[in-house]
Amino acid sequence: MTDTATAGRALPHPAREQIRLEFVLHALSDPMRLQIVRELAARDAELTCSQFDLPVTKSTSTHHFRVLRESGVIRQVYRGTAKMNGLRRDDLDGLFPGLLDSLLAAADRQSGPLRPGG
Amino acid sequence: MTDTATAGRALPHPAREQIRLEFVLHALSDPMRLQIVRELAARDAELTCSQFDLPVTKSTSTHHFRVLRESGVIRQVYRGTAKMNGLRRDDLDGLFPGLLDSLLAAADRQSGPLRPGG
DNA sequence: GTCGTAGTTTGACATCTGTCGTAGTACGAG
DNA sequence: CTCGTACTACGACAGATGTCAAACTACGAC
Repeated sequence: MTDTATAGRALPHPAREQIRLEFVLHALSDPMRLQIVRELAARDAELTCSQFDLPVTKSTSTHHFRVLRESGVIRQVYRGTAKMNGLRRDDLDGLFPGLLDSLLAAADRQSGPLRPGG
Repeated sequence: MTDTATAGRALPHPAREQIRLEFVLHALSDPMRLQIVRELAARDAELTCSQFDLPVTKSTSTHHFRVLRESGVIRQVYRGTAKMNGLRRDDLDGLFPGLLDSLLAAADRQSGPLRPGG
């Protein structure tokens, strides 16, 4: 019975000014994490962890989502029993204009656009 | 006495089509390597390994230059006793339009532009 | 041939990373 | 309160990574 009524448990995120380019690049250099980010960008919505079907166990997923959050690429918020994941597009675009878009375009060129069906 | 008269020893490079986004991002996610690439881009010229003054030993430098070459970010050619390093700008721009520029701009924002003196 | 300069290779080492399995915590429904 | 769902935490482990030191190779100058 805390006062975290709206947010549930809180998760540590770097502030916009704390986001480091190297960490972002490192986060995005893993195929699993790049795929997560691509889906998030393609759907342009907050998704729960379980809406991604990654070929790894749940604990590994948790690990990857944490790396993305701690590097400042995604924002995670608890909503009930689910955990919503959203791309920090405003922060990334503000810090590194054009970077995210060319990154996503590069990934599309390399691996083909994401299936539209989701 | 080989027929490698013009090139000296040959070094393996990935062809343009073999360059993988993930490897490029991984290569650029190390501060030492990002600095190398930034200098190469700022000078817009081929530089020998020893023209960079990195705070690591020669063997570590060799390692970083190799990672950059094998990921397709730089091209290395022997010239006499020196080894010239050049950014593969054409290949990167062809594969991932805009990516290199936003990456370099992002690095400039984060760490300040490179000293013009070189 | 001898020397010096430039860069490589090898081996070692501590740390980091991606992965798993199992056990655990938090919340909503009943 | 009990149960199921969603995600976390911990411990383990193999493999990658960044670093160094020491010995080595390649080339140009003399």
